[in-house]
Amino acid sequence: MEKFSLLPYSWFTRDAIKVARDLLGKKIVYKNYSGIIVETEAYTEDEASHGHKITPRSEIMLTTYGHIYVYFIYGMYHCLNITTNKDSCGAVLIRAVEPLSGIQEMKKNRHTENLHNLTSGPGKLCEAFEIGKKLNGTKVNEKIFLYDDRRILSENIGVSERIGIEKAKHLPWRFFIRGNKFLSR
DNA sequence: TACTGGATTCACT
DNA sequence: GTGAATCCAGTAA
Repeated sequence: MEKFSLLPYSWFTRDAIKVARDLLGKKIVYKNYSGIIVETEAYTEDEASHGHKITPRSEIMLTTYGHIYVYFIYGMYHCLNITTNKDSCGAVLIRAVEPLSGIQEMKKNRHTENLHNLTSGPGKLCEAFEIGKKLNGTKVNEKIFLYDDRRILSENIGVSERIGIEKAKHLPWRFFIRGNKFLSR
């Protein structure tokens, strides 16, 4: 029987692009909600990133790694990021997860019964998981937990060869699990 | 203090 | 495919 192990804090010292890719298939837990990460995006200090210009909001990208960075956007949605890069600026946006537990509660939060519409987008998963700005600045595995859960990866998603990589329109790198039904868009 | 636009989602055509 | 919803952070004055 394989054990669940938390991703150590030091796991996030690496570059955002590596962390974003490696986060695919990992398990995210908050309160009674959990899911498998199926889509991420890596931001560093390029033009498309908040890290391009360091401000009080984005400073966390430069000064920390392994911390939760939540910001509010378009007047209605939150986006969940995890800071990376020990000696530079970086963060990974969690864009979509496959729900594992707390699904009934997620349906209430999202006002839908459609399983595929619960967490298939950055704003959606924050609404489903009740993730808001109060989590901003907390450390990984303090309130939001990340597990290297190979058991679930093999049972629910498939082998790592199914991981797809795509260069987005602009600079950030997007990573997703090819063929997964819970991707955004 | 005022203005601008966004790492999105949803409804509608 | 297009546009509305909606508010906060960032910028300029």
